[in-house]
Parts: sequence; C-alpha cells; structure tokens
Amino acid sequence: MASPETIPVSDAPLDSRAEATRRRVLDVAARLFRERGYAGVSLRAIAAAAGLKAGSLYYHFDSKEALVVEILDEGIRAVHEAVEQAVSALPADADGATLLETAIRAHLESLLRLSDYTSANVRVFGQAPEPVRRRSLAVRRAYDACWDALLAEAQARGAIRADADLRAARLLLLGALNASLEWFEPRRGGVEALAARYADLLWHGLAPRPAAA
Amino acid sequence: MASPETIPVSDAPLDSRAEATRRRVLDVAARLFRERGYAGVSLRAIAAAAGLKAGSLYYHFDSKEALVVEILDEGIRAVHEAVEQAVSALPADADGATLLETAIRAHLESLLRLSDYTSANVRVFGQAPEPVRRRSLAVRRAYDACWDALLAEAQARGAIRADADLRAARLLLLGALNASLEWFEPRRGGVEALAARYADLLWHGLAPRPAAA
DNA sequence: GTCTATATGCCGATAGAC
DNA sequence: GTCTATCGGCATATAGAC
Repeated sequence: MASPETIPVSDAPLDSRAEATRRRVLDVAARLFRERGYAGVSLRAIAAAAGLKAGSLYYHFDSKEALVVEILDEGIRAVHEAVEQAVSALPADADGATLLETAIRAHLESLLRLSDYTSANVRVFGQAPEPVRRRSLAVRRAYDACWDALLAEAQARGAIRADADLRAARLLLLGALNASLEWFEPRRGGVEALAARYADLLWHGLAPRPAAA
Repeated sequence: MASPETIPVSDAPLDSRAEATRRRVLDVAARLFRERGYAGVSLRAIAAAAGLKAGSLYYHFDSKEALVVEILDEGIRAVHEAVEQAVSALPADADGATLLETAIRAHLESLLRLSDYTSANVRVFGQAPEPVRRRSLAVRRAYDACWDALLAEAQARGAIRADADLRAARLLLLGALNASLEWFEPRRGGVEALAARYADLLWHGLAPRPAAA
C-alpha cells in the first residue's frame, strides 16, 4: 500500500510486457508468412502489423531467419500436441478407424482453424533458405514419427491391411490434408465435414465395396 | 544458288534465335521459381542463369509478372496434355481402375520428371501476387474439369462407388500427388513405383478387404 | 524497449548506346 | 537483341538517442 510507485515491485511485469510484444510479433508474422511465403514478407511489414518499427524487432529476434524458425517449430509443435491430445482422449479400446479419423480431424483443425503457425509451416518450409530448413528438421521428423506410430497402431488394431506401405500411406495422407490449405473455404462446409469425408475416402478408397456373397 | 549472302533469305532465322533465347529464359526461370518461389527469385538471377543481363529480359517480357504467368500456364498445359494423351492411348474398353492409374502416372511424371513448369506451378501459384493468380485461373480450372471428367468416367465404368464425393476425391487425389514434389527423391524408387503405390492406396483405401464369405 | 537515422546492397524497371 | 548505366524504392541489419 505504501510502496512507492516509482519502484516496480519486481521485473516480472516488465518481462511479461516484453513477452507480450514478442508474442504479438510472432502471431502477426505467422499470419503474414502463411499468406505470402518467406521471401514475400518483409520485416517492415511484420513490424507495421505488430504496431512497431522495423528496427525494434531486433530487440526480440536476432534475424529474420531466427524469427521464421521459431514460427515453423511452434507450428509443428501445435499440430503435434493437438493430434496427441485428441488421440489420448479416446477410450483405450477405440477401434483403428476411429483412431484414424480422430487424428485426421485434429490435424485439419490445427491447420485450417486454430493455428496460423501450423499453416505457415506448410506454405513456408519448402522454399525457405536452406539454413532455416535444416534448423527445423528435427521437430518435423518427430511429427512424422508420431504419424508412423499412429498408423502402426491402427494397423495393429486391424484397421489397416497388413500389406499396406505405411510410409507411402503417411506421405499420401499428410500431403492430401496439408493441400486443403490451398482451397479450403469455411463457408463451403466445416472442418468436421471435411475430416469425415477424407477419413472415409482414405479408409475405404474409391473402389466399390465387393458385393456381399 | 546465286543469291547474295549478305541478304538473308527470310526473317525466320533471326526470329528463331530470339525465340530460342526466350525459351531458354523461360526454362531457367521455371527451374528457379520451382526451387525458391515467386518472391525468392529476382530477374537478375534469372538473367544470370540464362546468360544475359537483367535489362535484356524486357525485350522478351513486359514484366516479372507477365513472365511468371506464362510459366504457370505452360505448366498446367504440359500436365493437362500429358494426362489427356496417356488416357486417350488406352484401349477404348479399358477398365476404370486402369484409367485412374494411367492418369495418376501421367500426372506424376509431368510433375516429378518431365516439367519444371508443372512443378513451378505447385510451388508458386499459392503465394503469387493476386493479379498473377487471377490471370492463371482459367487454365487451372480447365485442368480441374479434366479430372472431374476422368473421375466421372471411372465411376461410370464401375471403378468408383456410386456414393463417392467426386469433388472431394479430386481435391484429395491432386493434393496428395502434388505434395510428392516436396519429398520425392528419384533414388528412393522411380515415379512408376510411386504411381502404382498411390493408385493402389487411393483405389483400395487403407482398410483390410472384407473376408470372403 | 522503442525510437530515428543510416549503412549497404538488391529490387523491378527504363533509357539510350551499339 | 543485348549491353551499360541509372532511377527510385525497399530490403536486412546496425548504432545510438531517449
């Protein structure tokens, strides 16, 4: 009550204000990178969108490359956590088909609805400078491994035929899901509906079911 | 026989030398755009790779945007022709599954083996400036329509179940095929093998075949 | 922490010589 | 047809005031 206003009680408030600015910069940068790609976004544009000047960014980040690496890693982390969380919320005896559809829905929701970081990843990684790609590789590999484990588990539960090439399946599946970023429009139908449609197509395929004997 | 050497018999040779330069520029630009995206490639880099100076490009093209539009359209044209040609080479009574696998293989070959123009398309379109996207839309729509017709035909021949959502199938299929550009390495196995694996996964799906009764 | 000012260099595009 | 030279502008990054 009697503490002088001129002396902050701790550094925490100052630190968290810096943290808030830093987070705001990351948020607007993720959105801009998602829209225009790595080379298409200038630090000036990011600074302006975050309400500060270009030079001030260097208080928070060492370089444009360091900034984008942080966004790429955060994007993979976000979708990885979303998928793991959704899957672990299932009953332990859920069947393989439910497992697949749940993971597909969680991935699409992170990509299309929740996270500019995740979608920035899909757009930026392929054409980022080589040092950026190299520094993001480990996080990406871990997410690929998460899907390989998911597919193996679904196979163990009898939802995937024994002779399927699981690596090819993972590449096809994630490629198809990520590509939806290029055309998905929420007003044409929600993420839920898309996830259901894709899960069905990927699981049953295009071929007609053999007639019951 | 006695015509003076100092007078060219026609303008054709001169014209075709300009045409050759123009084609060389388009070829190297397609490769660079494929690797680095639209904003990641400068006209100076294109000129250097084609063996001339930046200013000279303006003799052949009005602007960077005009150049990239030409590459995008050529890329769609190339894959569209490859697919139509491959399909029309099939016997008239080919079954629907053969039709699908043939189209998938032709698309992947154009994307991964034959045409920098086609692969530049996948990388560049999504983040090109809006006027560029607008000017390329018609050609893209025509290729989408080609696949819609293909899928409808396969359905008519009994290779696709009657209740399938053909638009979703087209988006999933082309999304998965185009994504292979991001990871495909020829030394891990050829385009042929990839096409066969993908056609099988897309047609049969991941689910085990129901046991015969 | 954020500012202004600036260093240094590349960008797309144009003008005019050859 | 291609060159050199150059325009005005924007890029990343840094220095130092406040």
